[in-house]
Amino acid sequence: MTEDIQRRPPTSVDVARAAGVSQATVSYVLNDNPNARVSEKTRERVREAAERLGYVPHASARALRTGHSGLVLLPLPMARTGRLAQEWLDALGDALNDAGYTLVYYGERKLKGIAAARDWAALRPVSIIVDSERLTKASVELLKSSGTRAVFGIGSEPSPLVPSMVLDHRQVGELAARHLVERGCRRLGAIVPREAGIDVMGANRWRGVCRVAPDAARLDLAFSEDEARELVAGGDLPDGVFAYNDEYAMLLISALHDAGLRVPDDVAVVGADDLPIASLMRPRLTSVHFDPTANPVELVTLLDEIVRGEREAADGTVVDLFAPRLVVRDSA
Amino acid sequence: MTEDIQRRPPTSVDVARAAGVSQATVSYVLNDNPNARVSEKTRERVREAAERLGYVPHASARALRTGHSGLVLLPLPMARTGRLAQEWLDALGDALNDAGYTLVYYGERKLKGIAAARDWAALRPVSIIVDSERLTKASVELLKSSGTRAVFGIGSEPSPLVPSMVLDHRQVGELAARHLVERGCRRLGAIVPREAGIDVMGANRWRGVCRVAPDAARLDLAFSEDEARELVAGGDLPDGVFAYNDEYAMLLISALHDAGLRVPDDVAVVGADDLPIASLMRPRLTSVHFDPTANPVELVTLLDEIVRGEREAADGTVVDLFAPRLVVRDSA
DNA sequence: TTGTAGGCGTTATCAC
DNA sequence: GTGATAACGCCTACAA
Repeated sequence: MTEDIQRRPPTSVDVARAAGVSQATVSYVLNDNPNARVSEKTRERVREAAERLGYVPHASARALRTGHSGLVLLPLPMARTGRLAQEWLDALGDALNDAGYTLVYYGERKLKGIAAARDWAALRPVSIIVDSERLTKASVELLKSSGTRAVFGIGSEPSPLVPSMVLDHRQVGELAARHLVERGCRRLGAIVPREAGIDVMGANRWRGVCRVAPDAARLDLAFSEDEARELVAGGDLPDGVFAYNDEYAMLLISALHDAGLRVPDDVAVVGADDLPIASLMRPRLTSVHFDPTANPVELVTLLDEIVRGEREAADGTVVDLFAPRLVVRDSA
Repeated sequence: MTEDIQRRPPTSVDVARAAGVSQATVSYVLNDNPNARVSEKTRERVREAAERLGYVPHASARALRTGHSGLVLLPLPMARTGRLAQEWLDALGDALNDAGYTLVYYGERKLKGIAAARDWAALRPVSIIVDSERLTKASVELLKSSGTRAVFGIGSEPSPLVPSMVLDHRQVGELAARHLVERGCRRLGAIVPREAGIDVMGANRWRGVCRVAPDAARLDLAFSEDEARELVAGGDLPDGVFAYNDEYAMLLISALHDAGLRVPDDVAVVGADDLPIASLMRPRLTSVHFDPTANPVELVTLLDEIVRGEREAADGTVVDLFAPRLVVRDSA
């Protein structure tokens, strides 16, 4: 009869019963609440019972009661982020962990606009880091009014709505261009990929090149060997090309080789992103590199201060993710 | 005095007050509960009030009340998963969404063993998909007893503890080897990377090669040009090499070129993973390719059945993620 | 057709 | 030192 074993997860009440104490005492002990004085003997009994029953506190119940979940939501599809970005996100997760938060990567892709914001807000995250483009005035308002303390945008442009983490791709182009100029190039060009999704970054990197060489050629290119061949065959190439990233750099170099041109003697090429694979090119590929490990702490501090209300982040606040960590890895 | 505006997120009670109905009615309307007949006029009033107040239901409260969160937890660090795996995970997330679940990528990396399991269990996920190696008997028990209905392992070996999704890397090696044999190679070899983390996969791919060519050479190699050069200089290379993946394939081909050997005439090379970049190699790289888009539905169905209790998944159940979707993309 | 009330698992404020 | 008890926001019989 009473053989009907407990199939539902054990609760703190179960632990209390098993330890012969009240449920409040269980909470005190397990949370090391300093306000309550509990004898060491009782503590031991409670801990033992919890262990034995396999008790795990219910995060939802706790969030409901305390009013905060410690969740930092990151609604990005996984595949869209490159390798360096992922390493950076992992580092961010660790840093947030250390500060008592939990980074949760929420990959939903279907919902748009305000519906997406509702979906995120349902989780009552304490903070959210999201593509600046997915944020509207209405969705930010919804998030804030539903308890999200720190809404961050992330993207290549600062958001007018919220503080944002900016990957200013012009800096990448600028650095590459300066390198090419130092190497003696006279006419610069930059490849701008035609692929949707990265075309904007490409245009920004090109603009960065223009800051150094105002008359730099804009070389629009799809990731195809045919187009690359055409580009090269068209002649009149600059003698220094920033190829957007390492993959396009290899595409271009490959087409240059096929056309009998020499790299870097005829055309110098600089890539970006520093794929491990890039070190295999002959001649070696020069690449703009981003060190992903160092930044998160700074961002976590900012986030933490905003969440605690110690700081009222102005909407225009910008955390530059690139500036401190961009270097050219030379082929030399 | 009453100017003190509501700073806490609006609740369904607030909506009820604003709409002049009871809180139950709000719940009925917003959830389209068919058991309750509510007049269209009331529905409209409720919806309008919810909209106006920016009401968003509280996921934790709902989970607490209903007893399930619909969360499927995926505790993997982002950077460890390759591009194809990510696309697959995104597709999985979409498929789960369609089935009413929510895939949540939970990147914590510090906790080990049972402590990690406690961390996961606190979220009361309905299912969890996790590296088979991170699961112990105790942690599986803890998860199950805390309400996780479907615990899945994922890895290159089936887990004895739980149903698992297996990426049987021997199949990759086997396919590559068969291709090399068909191309006329007589002596086969397989590169096994020395890097921790992928060495196991490498060994499995090599074993797959051995299933086709029992005397296949095992070529241990770190990802460095020096080692690759040594390997080639050592001579006595097989005339068909499965290079583990495309990056190693490029490393090897590069070293072969430097040594004056011809690919594929002297040594045929097959890579794997089909990086977009691999299509740029001269000569083109042959690669074992995995189509990531097709599998999730099947897995979601299985998960759903287990969750609903319609199916009692035996611990040994294995979902082979590779078999149906592995092809050789030829250089021809 | 709508409202009342109880409880999900916690934490925190009180009495004892 | 410890134990009742009242919320937190939501869902859902059941009552009106």
